[in-house]
Amino acid sequence: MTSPSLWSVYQTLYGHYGEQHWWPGESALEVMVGAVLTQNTAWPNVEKAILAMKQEGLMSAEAIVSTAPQHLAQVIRPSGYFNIKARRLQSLCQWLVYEGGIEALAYYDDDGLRAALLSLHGIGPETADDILLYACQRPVFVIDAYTRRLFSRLSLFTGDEAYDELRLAVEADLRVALDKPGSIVAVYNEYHALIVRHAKAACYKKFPACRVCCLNAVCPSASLFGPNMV
DNA sequence: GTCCAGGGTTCGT
DNA sequence: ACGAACCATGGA
Repeated sequence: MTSPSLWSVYQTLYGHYGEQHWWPGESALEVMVGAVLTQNTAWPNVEKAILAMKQEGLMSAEAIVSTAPQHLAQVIRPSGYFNIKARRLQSLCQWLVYEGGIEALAYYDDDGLRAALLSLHGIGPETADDILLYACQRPVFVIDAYTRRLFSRLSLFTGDEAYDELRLAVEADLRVALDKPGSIVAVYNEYHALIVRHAKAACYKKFPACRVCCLNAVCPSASLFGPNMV
């Protein structure tokens, strides 16, 4: 069985699901806040917390830093893990204020900004890359459990590569397929969103053996990646 | 009632 | 370097 290319997988997903319009949010700060709040949390719960923050006047770095941790924790309660996430939000916002606001992040190059984000409390690789790609429009491919599962099922990777090893390999592969530099961020944006979208559509809950790419013939998206995948 | 979601940190081995 | 416990809500 031959594996599809990363680019053809993207085209298949895009053709099937269309534009995903990620990341929902009215501002770069809201995207960053959402990236922290969505850690191991269903998105609808995050939306409730974000709405509550707006209603409490807490959707600015200065306000988030200034408010009492206990208050912030109560406001973001629906997103779960509210105590640790309150601390993570304040850590992130304290850094943003120190840097001189989100606009000042433009002075970092991609690797420098990534390193800075990773040094913050509660910002790991996935959260950092969500912020880099969706809040800062940096060309970084987001790797998550769905991505590993899908690429592993398609025999593109083993799935147990180290985070950066997999990310850099994916980026290098797509760089060849994408001749127009300006489209890289747009494709990375759409690709990750499509993988999450596909994971929701997949029947892996109903059929445990069928995780993301649906090898089970009963799965509605069984033939999405061609007859060889059924 | 059980499972898990758009993870990360810390503390064991 | 890798695994497990921990954090905690809401929807299926």
